[in-house]
Amino acid sequence: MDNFNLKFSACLGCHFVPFCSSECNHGGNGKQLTSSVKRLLRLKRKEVLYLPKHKFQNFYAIQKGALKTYQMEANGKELIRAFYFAGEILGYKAIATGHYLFSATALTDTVICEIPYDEFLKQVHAEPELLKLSFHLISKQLNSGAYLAASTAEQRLAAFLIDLSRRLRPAANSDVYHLPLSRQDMGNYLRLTAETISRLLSKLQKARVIAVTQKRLQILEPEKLELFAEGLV
Amino acid sequence: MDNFNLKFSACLGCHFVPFCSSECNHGGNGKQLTSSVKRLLRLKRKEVLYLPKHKFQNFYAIQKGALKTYQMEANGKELIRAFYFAGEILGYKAIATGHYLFSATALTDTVICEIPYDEFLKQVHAEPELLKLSFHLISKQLNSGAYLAASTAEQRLAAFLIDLSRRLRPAANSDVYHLPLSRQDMGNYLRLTAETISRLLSKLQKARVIAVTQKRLQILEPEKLELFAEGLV
DNA sequence: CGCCGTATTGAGCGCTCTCAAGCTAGGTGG
DNA sequence: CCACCTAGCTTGAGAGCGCTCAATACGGCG
Repeated sequence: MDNFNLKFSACLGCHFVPFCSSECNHGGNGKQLTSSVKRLLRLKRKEVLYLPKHKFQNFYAIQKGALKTYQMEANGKELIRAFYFAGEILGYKAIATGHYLFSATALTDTVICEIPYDEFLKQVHAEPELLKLSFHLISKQLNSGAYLAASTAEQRLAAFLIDLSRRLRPAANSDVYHLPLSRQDMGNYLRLTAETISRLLSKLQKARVIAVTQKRLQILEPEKLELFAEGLV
Repeated sequence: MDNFNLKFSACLGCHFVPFCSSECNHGGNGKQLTSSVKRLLRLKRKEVLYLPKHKFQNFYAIQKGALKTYQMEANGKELIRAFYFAGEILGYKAIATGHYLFSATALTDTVICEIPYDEFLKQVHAEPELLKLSFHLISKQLNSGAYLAASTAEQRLAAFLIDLSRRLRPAANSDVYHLPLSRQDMGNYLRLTAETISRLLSKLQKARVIAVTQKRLQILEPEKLELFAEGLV
């Protein structure tokens, strides 16, 4: 946030850009925050953004990095409810309940714009164009993670990898993705064990559909991966 | 809809009531529809409300009856995405995509209020109080069906029965619910087979937690059912 | 270089599915 | 009124996918 270029590139692709005032979109010295973004937060890996039952007051737009929201099940296992990557927005679920439902922690070092819900409402009210857009954004979240209902582990994992490839930016000039999450995290999201994830990744690799080592992912044959996701293999 | 009393009782508990004009809330002869409800639809069991790819233009508020939304998987199996009962609203998911995603068909004879999205937007724009409320309603849908992520069949079914008991009205002066859906429907929603549903219902009945015969359901011990839902039994 | 968290791979078990055989309830026609 | 019919429900036996438990390999970081 120290110069315009940095700020501008950070905002590129952010769903929340239309709600930010013009200096974010079109220029300015970038030293002051926009009208709806009141604060900038920096989280280190594993740091907590909010905890369940915390009072809902803000949306959070991710400028850089990644977070997970999760809850603990009665058996002590972690159930991951969602991942959030650069450009995406947390907090919609908390509107209805008035408090956050899950824990949110950073998967990597992360930079976050804090947007007070009150400010958001004011903006939407002032700019009728933003009304349709905001319904659009919340509606989009209703359709996320639809593939979690797929019946086999292989289908869910394949669909998850496709989802990741659409939401993460590949490393510069390549089709290589850096995974900001562990096998255990994938399993806790897809309701599988880390062992099953590992086995299936190996299987997809042997089938030459992906190439994967630790945190490095390359999708060699997107169409075939799609077939795996639909259970047609 | 032929007299005021009928109309009023039909609207009782409907999430959409604040968006209807005063004659629905407070009286009037009831012969004319409210400002946002443009049309009333009557569907017989198994009739279709909309199909996937149909252009999104309306929300639908259920006055009486029940619907399911579902899609066909590549293997030919029906995957039910949601059930909708009296007072609930369909269509939020289609805002983002511009068309409906799934098929919607009636589980029983059903009466539905059709609400053009344009009218809805006009109302929200005219009445700032409705802005917060509408975010609230959509947000609530984000939290529905959270229990589908539960790991065992027993947990998912127990949680589903609790969900049903909160969304269906029991028969007059009783704690008996009439289930508007088949075992197969439950299975297609919970990602289980009808056989597994049947076995688990029998098991819960033997444990004296519920009493169930065909379409008649009685929850004898809600607290115990909650324990099953959390996997603590 | 050694340490420790993470990932991989293997063997055996259990939950849920598949396939199959009765059973029940509600509707139809004689 | 009852025999029949059919769709939905129940119950059983066996199979397979993903889990548990366990051993080993890898890799980042001090």
